[in-house]
Amino acid sequence: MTELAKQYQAQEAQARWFQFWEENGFFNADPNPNKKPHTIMIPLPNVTGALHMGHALNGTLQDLITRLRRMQGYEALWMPGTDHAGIATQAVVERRMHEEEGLTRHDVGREELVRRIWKWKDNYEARILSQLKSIGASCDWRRVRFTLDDVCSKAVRRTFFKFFKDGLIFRGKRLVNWDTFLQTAVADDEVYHEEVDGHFWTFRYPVVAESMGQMGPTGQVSSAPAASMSPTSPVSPIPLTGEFIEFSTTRPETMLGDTAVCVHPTDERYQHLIGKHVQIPLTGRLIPIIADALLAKKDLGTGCVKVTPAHDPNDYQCGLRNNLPMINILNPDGTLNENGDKYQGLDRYEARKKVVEDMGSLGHFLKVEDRKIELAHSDRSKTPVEPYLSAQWFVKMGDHDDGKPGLAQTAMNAVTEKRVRFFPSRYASTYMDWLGEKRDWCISRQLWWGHRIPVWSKSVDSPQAANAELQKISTAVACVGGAICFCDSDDRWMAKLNGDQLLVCVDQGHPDIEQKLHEAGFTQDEDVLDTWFSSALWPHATLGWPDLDNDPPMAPLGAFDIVPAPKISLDVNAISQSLRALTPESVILPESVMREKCVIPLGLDGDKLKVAFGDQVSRHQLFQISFISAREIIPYVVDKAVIEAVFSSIPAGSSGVSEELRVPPTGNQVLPYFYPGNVLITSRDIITLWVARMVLTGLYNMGDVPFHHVHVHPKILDGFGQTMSKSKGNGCDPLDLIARYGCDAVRFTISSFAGETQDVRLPMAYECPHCQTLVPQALDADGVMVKPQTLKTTLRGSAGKVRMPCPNPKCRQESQFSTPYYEPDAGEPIAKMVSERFEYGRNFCNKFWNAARFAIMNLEGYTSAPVAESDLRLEDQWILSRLTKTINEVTTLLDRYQFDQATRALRDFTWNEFCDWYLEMIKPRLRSEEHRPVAQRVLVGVLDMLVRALQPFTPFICEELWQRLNEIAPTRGLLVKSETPGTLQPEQATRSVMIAPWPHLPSAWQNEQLESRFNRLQETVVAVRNIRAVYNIAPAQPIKLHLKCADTVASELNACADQFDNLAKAVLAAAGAEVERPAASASFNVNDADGYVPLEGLIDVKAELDRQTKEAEKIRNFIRGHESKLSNESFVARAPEQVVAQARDTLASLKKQLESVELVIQQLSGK
RNA sequence: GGACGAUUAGCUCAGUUGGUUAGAGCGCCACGUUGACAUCGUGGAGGUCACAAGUUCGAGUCUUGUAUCGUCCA
Repeated sequence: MTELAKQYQAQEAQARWFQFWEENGFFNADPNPNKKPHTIMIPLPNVTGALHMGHALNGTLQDLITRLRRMQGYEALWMPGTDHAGIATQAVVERRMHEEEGLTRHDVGREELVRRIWKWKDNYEARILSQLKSIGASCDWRRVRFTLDDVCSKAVRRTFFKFFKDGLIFRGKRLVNWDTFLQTAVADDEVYHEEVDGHFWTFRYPVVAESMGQMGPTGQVSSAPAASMSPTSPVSPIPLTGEFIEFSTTRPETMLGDTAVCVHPTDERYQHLIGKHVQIPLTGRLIPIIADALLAKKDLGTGCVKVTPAHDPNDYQCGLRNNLPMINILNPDGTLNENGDKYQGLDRYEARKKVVEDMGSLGHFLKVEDRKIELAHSDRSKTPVEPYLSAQWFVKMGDHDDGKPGLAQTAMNAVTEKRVRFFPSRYASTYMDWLGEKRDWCISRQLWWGHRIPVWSKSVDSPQAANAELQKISTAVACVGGAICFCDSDDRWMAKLNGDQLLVCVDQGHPDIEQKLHEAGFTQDEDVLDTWFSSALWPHATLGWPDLDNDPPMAPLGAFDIVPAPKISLDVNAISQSLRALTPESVILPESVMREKCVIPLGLDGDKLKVAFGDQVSRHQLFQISFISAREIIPYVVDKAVIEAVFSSIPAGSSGVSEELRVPPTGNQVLPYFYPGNVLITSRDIITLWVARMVLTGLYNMGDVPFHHVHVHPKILDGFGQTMSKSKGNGCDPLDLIARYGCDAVRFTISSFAGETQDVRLPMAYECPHCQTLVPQALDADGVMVKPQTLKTTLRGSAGKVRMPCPNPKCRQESQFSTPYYEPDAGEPIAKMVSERFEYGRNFCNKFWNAARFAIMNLEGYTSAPVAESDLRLEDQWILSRLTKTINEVTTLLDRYQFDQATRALRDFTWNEFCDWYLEMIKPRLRSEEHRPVAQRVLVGVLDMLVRALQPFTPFICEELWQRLNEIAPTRGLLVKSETPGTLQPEQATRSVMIAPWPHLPSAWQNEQLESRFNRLQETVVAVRNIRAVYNIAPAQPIKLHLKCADTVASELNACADQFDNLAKAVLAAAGAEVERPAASASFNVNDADGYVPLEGLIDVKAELDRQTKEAEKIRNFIRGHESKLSNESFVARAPEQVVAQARDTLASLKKQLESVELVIQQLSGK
């Protein structure tokens, strides 16, 4: 056995053990009737870019819970995968294509663009998955899914089809954020607001005479003949009253789309005008004057506003409320369309200039002022977005007409009925508030990357014509209902007549129908579905829904390219028989293995049965060979060629291999076993977008919630409290941190952040690549960007690749640093971002490593044997008591997702109790021939449980230590068995800590009384050390200790007298009630004892007197506090008895302490 | 504008149902390389719990208000 290094070598352990776990299938989860399932679905990272700190936190917590549950005996599945993130990914690829080749998506076409995005996806998916693996993620990597893969696509198609059939899908108009550059709608969260210099114009519209105002607010829009239009000859003749309505706007061109002007209903200035009309001078169009309290504000400007429902969100709402027409004046590229009248074809900004000019020449321009305007910009193109009315697909969220709960309500009920619980609970209100609005879900996106909307349409002029069209596809049945609709006799498609449009929605799996539609002249909708539509289905789609006949396919290890399966079929029953015939003892093969795997016995290998088994369902190149003993299965992954060689070596028939027999399909076992999941662990910003929608679709498709708990963890901010993002330059690649501090250190630190109160600040620094000096981050002049503190110039607008100067006087070199502004030059040393806070975890790992190193070094000659409880010494009982308490606490805390507290409990135990006290206390026993065996057994037993308890937090170091322990002490532990009470039994350790049982310790080990006795010992030792420090007594110089205390206390202290020597180099010279303070001694007081340390020649009487006087004053202060409290009649009368009694006790003990100190002072002054 | 959260030591954070003298890590000061660990040990200093009012025998903790910051939704 090699000796352990003095420091924990994280990188070595990471390289060794992840592969070991994966190859042994410890990450895999399969339906197992003998175990309870535990399912966590990853909040799928999107393939736009690499993972950041937030993902590292999120992943660590999921892995922690998964590893815990696995040890607790659950069949624990952590499902990995990625999200296609429609707009974000398409935008990144488009931007890059434009930058590098000057091409737009219209240049290359839909097919080519999508091909390029897939390439990008493959790249980043691989990167993301490898990042996840680097943090030690124990996902079932065979089950990796992607929202656009075949399995997820089927779920999307089926869900859309179901929605469509149930009348939950409709088409409607909606105001979207339109990116005129990319020519697509962008989501609200893809829009940022920036202040720009703009203008605020004031115009007026003339009020037309009463006789012209016959149209109500809903009246049709009259439009003047365009030919008669000219700025100098206003549209006439319309009788005007001579009155005007004045209003201001920042976007004058939108007046071309105005459909009303609006005043406040109580505004006296305009009362008489409400219901009348004004004329838009540029077009001659008449629009009503309406009253709307929500839009118009009396005290703002003129109190009157123009209403352009198709181009402003507030106006849009007003338009809906007042049933106003909506006029779209823009083309997708931002130029004006035919509704723009003579301005048609102009860009909106040019049109704005012309409109202002023309209004001026008509005499309706009043004034203009400069103004800063908050303008929405597309995050994708960095250009201003236009509110734009467009046709979109929606899912209906509201309740049904018959009053039955709709999609939103069912998801709300799941929370009110506690079928889904939030941790911390306050986040339930975010969810409830948002769902409570029951706003319809806009699911279409004008993109090319995503699930294309499965609706084909064709114009028809009658229901009869529609029916005729549909008969070409298959036998159509007209159905009765509110809308005219038709369905397929085989339920493969559904059609609805929407005006003159015949819309046909096709279920998944019918390309033939799609082909027929195509041939019949139907066209498929161009748009794709919102990414959240597919991610909403994640919890059941990944488990294979809607395919209830087959388990979802799995990918082979380390590869995602699926290739056709080798044609090998086996007769399971025959194999089962041959197995029984071959094995000398009863082989226990899990049912699931027999059912799902093809098992081929290969013969006996020593006492082990050698078999091969391969996966029949999935299409693998890889097979597994396993060695099966009576108790466990040890699988090894082998190549296809090997397995084929094995097959060919087996005589046909003799081992149950037959060429053409098939394993009959057994149905999808995975879905019912792992659904619903247990907990979703995520960040709060997607509670609405994602969590709510998963619940909603889970209930709709599966009839059950997708998970029972939702844990919302904090966000990681930079040192200035800002969200980390690439554009601010404050983000950090977790891999850099892992490379520097080690994976376990990062995980441990990150877990210690994850509390439930607030977000976490992570101050970052740049590390000089030449001398490793850390340069803290500072905010740049704009207060948003971050940069190295030593960099004096501003980042924004700086030319070239700015360099960070190193402040170290011995270095003074400059280096490029991590910044969003440039890609570093090849071969250039880069100042990477680091955070010293991760030293917390690194130091812990090192401490733990060294504690184990000490233990292992002292295990020489270890033999396993039961330990009698009567052989346990004080420190043994104490450490077992503390261990029991700690592990129980950690278990409870993790059940509540209080990761920070759990981490702290384990750290405190390991460092402050196991290392600082227990290891120190057993050192003498380990040096003694007589006492060593028991000390070793207890030590290794405690360490064994500690390694297990830490495994979910720091898996690599734990596996490394577990393996070392397995070499030197494969049989170990302190198991209490009912048949042998009073002894602690060792047992054979598992071959990986990952699959070791989570420690469960007898509550009888917890001993409060013993702990408080131990506590007195600790306090005494600390007090003696204190005296040593105060008097600067060399550690090697022995001192004497006299303790004045009750005789019972004295006998307890005498029993562990050797520990005073061991821990404080103090000889317990006397202990008891009769002990007097020796002359020239320093003194101290612990709860029920006074201690004296004789210091002939060493004591400085004045210093000691000062010290004691100070101590006395401190005690007097406390006494005063308690006395005043107790003399308060109210307190005595009203406070609970217990509290009063406690105060009295404390006071009494304080008085006793003071007495002792005063005596010492008296003696010191008397000398 | 609405909702939620935060403000505790120089920094980053804990602090259960109100109840002894408010804690931890890092940093700081002093001492120390003793056969697990200097990524360490021993000891120490450091806080008017953002501010104001209230409830209470008693408030870091509960209520209200103010200030500042953050996030989400409009």
